[in-house]
Amino acid sequence: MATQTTVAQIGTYEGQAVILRGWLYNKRSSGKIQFLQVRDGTGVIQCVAVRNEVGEDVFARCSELTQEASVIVEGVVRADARAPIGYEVQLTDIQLVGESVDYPITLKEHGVDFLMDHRHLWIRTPRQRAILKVRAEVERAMQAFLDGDGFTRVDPPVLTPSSAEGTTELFHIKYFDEDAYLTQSGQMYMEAAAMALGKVYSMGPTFRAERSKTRRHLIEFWMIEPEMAYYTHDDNLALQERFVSSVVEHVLNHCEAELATIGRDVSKLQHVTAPFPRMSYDEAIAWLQKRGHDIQWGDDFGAPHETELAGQFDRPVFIERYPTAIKAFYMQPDPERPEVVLCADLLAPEGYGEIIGGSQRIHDFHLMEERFAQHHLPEAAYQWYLELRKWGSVPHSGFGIGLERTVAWICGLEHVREANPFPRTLYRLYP
RNA sequence: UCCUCGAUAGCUCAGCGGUAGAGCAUCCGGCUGUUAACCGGAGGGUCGUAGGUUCGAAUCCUACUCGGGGAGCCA
Repeated sequence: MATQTTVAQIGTYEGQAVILRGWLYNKRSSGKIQFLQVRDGTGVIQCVAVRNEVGEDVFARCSELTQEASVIVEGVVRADARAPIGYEVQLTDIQLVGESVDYPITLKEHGVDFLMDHRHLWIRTPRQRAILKVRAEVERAMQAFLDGDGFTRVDPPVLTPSSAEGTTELFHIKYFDEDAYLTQSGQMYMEAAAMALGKVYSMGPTFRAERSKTRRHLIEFWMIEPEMAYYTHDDNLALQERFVSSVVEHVLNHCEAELATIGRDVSKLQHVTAPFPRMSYDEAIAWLQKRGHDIQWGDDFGAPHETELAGQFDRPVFIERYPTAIKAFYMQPDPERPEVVLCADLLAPEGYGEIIGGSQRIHDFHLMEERFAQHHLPEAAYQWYLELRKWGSVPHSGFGIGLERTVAWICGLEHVREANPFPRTLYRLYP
């Protein structure tokens, strides 16, 4: 009796009769033999139907199949050196489950606009499937690292009363008779959670109503935000480099086939081991000036600056201690130099830009109160955040890592939209 | 918001003042080892929308619509 299995497991059934349930990816045929490429979500395998072996009826059913028709295939597993995965199925029977007439996405080239309009079908293609698998492994690796390091996952709210930073544009919605906004960061809630549980992290979607349309921006994207009580700035950076390098190592060890499908040059990832190089903001400015850039101490970096800074190294680089004036209100000033804050951005190599932003947070009540006043923050809405500094406040640090940017970098993607199953970009909410 | 590029067959594109084209997809036929298979044939179009220039506009001009890439901002 034939055993039901998957393409990924096929090697353990050599010589045996199996049943595969999937979809027709492609078909090549001649008068008396047909090659059916069947995918089942775990992989693609070629099923061979020979006319004078399967009989006229089964052969005719194969002939009628079209691209992406769903099928249940029965056949015998054979090792074959010509097959990309080393095995083929000698087809004995096939059933059509659901027909597929005029499937829009062909095996030829398509434009971005067309593919994005058909994202619900585009994700069936091997490359997109591979990217989604890598994304899932990145998420798994992040959770495994943090869970194994004594962190507790805490889920912050998506609906919030106001902005944490005031600068970025928020999605405004009605909350019955009140105004509410979609979260742009769970950080403040994670600071509260860190005082309750020590080391915590969140993993979820975040929203920015910025009219950004570049290969590095999505309107809705996922962030992982760890927050650690009693962690200093240096503790924070040491954690980040262990974290990022363990994620890369996990993907290299578990996604070899997927990275090959995507065409990623994995040698570029093999250097990504701790420690990561560090540059102070001061050094970075001086370095850029020496290279002919018209940039002054106090300016923020633009995308080309970041690319050039990161281009010096074969692994991510920390740029730390930015001017207080250009950074978020909650960042802890350097005690030796209050004009800079204890923060760092982690820039990925190969032009992928900032994947992490993090800092030590202000823990002193009076300093935080001062910052609220300086930044004209709505104290009423964030009374609770201020109160964290009133009862048992401790030095603490945290960071946020962008999931899609991380996946785009690890996979070597042209655009972060491919790293999200149903990306939300400027001017695109469908499908 | 600004800069820049684009819109022609189901898809990817060519045509850039003078009868609307190719490859792929689809349909029909051929082929027992194909790898984005190949070979032969067929069907398939208000050239994004609205104006304008011209004897004549897919082609030149203007506006609009919808997208792509980038800047700023950020992860």
